[in-house]
Amino acid sequence: MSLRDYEVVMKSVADPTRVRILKLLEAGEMCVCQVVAVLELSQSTVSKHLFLLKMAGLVRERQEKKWVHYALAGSGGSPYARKMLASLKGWLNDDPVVERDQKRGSLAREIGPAAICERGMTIPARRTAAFSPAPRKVAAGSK
Amino acid sequence: MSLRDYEVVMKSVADPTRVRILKLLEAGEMCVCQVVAVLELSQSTVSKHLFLLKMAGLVRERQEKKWVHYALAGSGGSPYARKMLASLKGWLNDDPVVERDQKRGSLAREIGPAAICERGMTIPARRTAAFSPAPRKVAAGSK
DNA sequence: ATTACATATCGCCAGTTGTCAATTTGATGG
DNA sequence: CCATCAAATTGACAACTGGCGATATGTAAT
Repeated sequence: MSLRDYEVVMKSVADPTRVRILKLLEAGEMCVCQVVAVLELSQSTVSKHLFLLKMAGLVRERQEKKWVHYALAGSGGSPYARKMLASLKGWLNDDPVVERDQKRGSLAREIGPAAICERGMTIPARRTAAFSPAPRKVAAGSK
Repeated sequence: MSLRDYEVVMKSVADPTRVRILKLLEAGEMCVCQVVAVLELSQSTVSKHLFLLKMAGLVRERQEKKWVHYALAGSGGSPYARKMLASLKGWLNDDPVVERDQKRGSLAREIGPAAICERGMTIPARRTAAFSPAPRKVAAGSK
């Protein structure tokens, strides 16, 4: 538990984008495409952030079918990671950006990974009757 | 207490040099020249770090005579600052760099600001009989 | 096998950060 | 008022960081 370990964890949680991800994951695990859809950042950017969070011991990954799901690290990681995750749970809950993310996050959970990927990693702007089933690919036929 | 406030505090405590300063100050306040002597970094570098720590609400300053003394912020600052200072007290106490700094720190306290500034913001390498009184400027008279 | 597709990795660019040397600022004491 | 000296500020520069588009990787279904 040297200064170096400490630094890795603290640098990880000091970045706003990564905090947004961690706050998103507080409500439960999420696949990469869902995170991309919620944050509206490029897939490569999100992937890199998730990698750093994993290195810092702040999240763990789990593969299921085509999707990789990320979740907050439980009891495994370093003391620094554990402590920061615990602190974060009580922090930033009234921040506008975090609130928006969390709303979009629960929407993303309802929709599920499959539908989100079909939509090109996006989320419908408004919660529709039963969220439009995607921009569609062959057009349900104006026939 | 937005994401921005959080970021300022966390970025401050994420830098190794600034943590070293905070760990130094755990033993009590210190003047700038003492911190420079202990860390062996340029005066401008230390000054900038102290400025950032002050902005983040992690330290407070106090002027006394020619010297400016810095100390850990008490109950004043943001919740983030308070929490991190508290956490830090229990962290990194067995890190080699931090241990070295703290040893040199207590030596710097014994010597005091005046003597350290006379020595060009340095600390004697070894604890001598009564630490050599500085390279001297006019020699206390060999007369 | 081949294809499709979700995720990871790579290469690049712009913006930020940490460091130092040099200079300015501002308080102390003659 | 002037000289001294601790600390703050400025300017320059290299290193690091976060973002993106393009491409590689690897898994699942055909």
